Amino acid sequence: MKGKITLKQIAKELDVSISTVSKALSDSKEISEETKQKIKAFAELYNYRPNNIALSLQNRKTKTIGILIPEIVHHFFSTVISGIELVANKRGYNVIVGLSNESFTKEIINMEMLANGSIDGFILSISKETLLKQDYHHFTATINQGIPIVMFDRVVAEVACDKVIVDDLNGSVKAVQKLVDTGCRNIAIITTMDYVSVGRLRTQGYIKALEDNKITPNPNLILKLDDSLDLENHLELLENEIRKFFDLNPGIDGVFAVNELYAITAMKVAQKMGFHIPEDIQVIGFTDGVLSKHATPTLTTVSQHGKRIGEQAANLLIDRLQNEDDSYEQYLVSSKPKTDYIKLVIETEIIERDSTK
Amino acid sequence: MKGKITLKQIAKELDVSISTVSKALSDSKEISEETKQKIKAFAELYNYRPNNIALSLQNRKTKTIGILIPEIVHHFFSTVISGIELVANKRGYNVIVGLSNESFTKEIINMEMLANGSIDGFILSISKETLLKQDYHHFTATINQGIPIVMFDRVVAEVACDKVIVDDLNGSVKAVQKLVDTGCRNIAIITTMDYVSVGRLRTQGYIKALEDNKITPNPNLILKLDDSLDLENHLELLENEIRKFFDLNPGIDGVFAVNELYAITAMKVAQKMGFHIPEDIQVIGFTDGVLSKHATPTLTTVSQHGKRIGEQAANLLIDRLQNEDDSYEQYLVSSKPKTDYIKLVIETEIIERDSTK
DNA sequence: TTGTAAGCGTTATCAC
DNA sequence: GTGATAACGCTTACAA
Repeated sequence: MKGKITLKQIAKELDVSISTVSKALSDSKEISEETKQKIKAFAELYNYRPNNIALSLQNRKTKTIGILIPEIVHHFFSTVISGIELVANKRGYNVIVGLSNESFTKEIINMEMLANGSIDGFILSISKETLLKQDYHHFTATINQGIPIVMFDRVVAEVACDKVIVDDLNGSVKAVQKLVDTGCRNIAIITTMDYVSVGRLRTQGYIKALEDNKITPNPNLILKLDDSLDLENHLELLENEIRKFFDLNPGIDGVFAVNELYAITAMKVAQKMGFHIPEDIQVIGFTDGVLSKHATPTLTTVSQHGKRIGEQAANLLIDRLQNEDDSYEQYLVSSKPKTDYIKLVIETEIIERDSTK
Repeated sequence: MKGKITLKQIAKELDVSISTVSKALSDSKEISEETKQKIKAFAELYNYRPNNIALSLQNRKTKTIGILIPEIVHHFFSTVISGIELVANKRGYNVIVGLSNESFTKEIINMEMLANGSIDGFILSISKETLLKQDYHHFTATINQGIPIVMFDRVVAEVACDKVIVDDLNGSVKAVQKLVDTGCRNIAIITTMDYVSVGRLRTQGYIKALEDNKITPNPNLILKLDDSLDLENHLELLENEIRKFFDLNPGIDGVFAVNELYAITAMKVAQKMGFHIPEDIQVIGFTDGVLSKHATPTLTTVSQHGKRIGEQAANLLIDRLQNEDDSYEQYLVSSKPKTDYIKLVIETEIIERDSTK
């Protein structure tokens, strides 16, 4: 019982033609009940399963989705994958995962590797290096090749494709508004450099919320941190930066951090400095991950609903993939440009915990 | 510029045969320099890339590895994936990910879905439900089908395949020994039910370490927790269980927890009860994830080196896959059984932080 | 030096 | 009701 059995072998064993076997197994009414029974029984016995690769070649579709993300050891991204996998599986697709490690080159290599027939479409989030270089030719190239892309979270206007994004701006507004509502007047933001679009948007949301409340944004209260500080071995550097920031701005009574790490580090630093949370300083983070739930005090956050993002992205992609199928007929009739790309905005939600009043 | 160009199209455009094109592109010396130049230039221009699916069908190998894990939103598993991806990519393989969600049925479905030609081999960690049922026929079936499997972490003796495991027993011994060395005499363990092999092994390690030190294990100090408590919405239940445990055993001066969650929850509960860590109670966890690094105090843990596990598993699998290749020749000569399976034990390492003295 | 043909495992079309 | 045949895109003997 070694190796999978093929139609050919069944045909030979049963002394019928390959096409008879194929038809019998797909329960075609062309075949007599008798032979169908015989063939099915035999196939069952030998546990016949059609070879996916042969089917893919035949149909010129693989029923698999390529996921391309910056990293996988990351709560948000793995959550998105779980969402993608969920609907992909439900709709008969597999997922193949590539990691860019935030590298432009690795992103391209992975993309090309998968674009050569291995997958029907991509769901991806752009690497930081690519964002920095602003070179998106590989995306447009694969789209032009006829492979649809759905981008999520880290997206870019320059590429025409479906997108699923977090409502970063509004989420930030809500977060800062909550701080204002609970009495904060000197609200600081701890954010990233502007080239990461989510960092930029969250900063904008922060400013907007302040202005909505007639509070003049104070540039001193905006701390833009370099990415390199995110690395786990640079935890102390990060703490130092934040401590300096607090020292320079003694009046801070609320902190909005654009990610979990910044938020819990801010809490930790504040606590070490003798502040009580949320009595003296309230803290809200963006991104709801494990750290938030287990921090002391537990951290109020803006949840991005990563799983939902993944689900929506997968649905968007598969919808488009399946539209392509029947579009061939339409194509003969009306070859409309069909460049109506969808941009889904997933609403954020504030998860209230103990770091705010 | 829509759709990928094929050998056939190039052949037609250049008015040569398909095989000439194929040979030219693989730089065969059968073809004249002149035609090679022409064909290569044309292929370059149209960015020709061979179709992976066609190659897979031809070679009867896909150059992709199927990863099958219980969940992906999990630090350990995603770390392992990153390790697998790293060496897989380096060695020319892609990875396709399936999630069992700890379900026996989903594990089987995923397995069968991928086993029909989509992948060359599996790297997997067994779902809890499968472990509970002790039904491993799907594993042996795929192995008999000629698809090699490498199991990691949650492995089982009943299946004959390569395995990569954490040295759970020794890791636990080391952890408990450290507690003993730093003065603990009433060391408790917070563990899982025995059917999860890693839980069982870690408990054994705990007992062994105590006995090595002539300390009689006290059954009261062993807290076996049900899995359902791991769920995030049951955090309070978990805290309550642990609090009851502490209340019942006031003398505890050291805690060894078989995972991060149990460890930090134990710390939290102890702190709420007024204990100081590590002065009054020392805590060590198994599994080095994000929570440990950011807990207060930071948690001393037994690191499992997930990435290394992934790397080793991938190397093991790819080695076997590539041995199969040339084994056909050997097969004609000596058809030796070749049932020498490798079991790699990855040593753990204690990461000392502030929850121990 | 180039081309033909078979084959990888399927399905679909068309004969018989 | 059953079977040849072509096709999916490619490689590789084997012919020419």
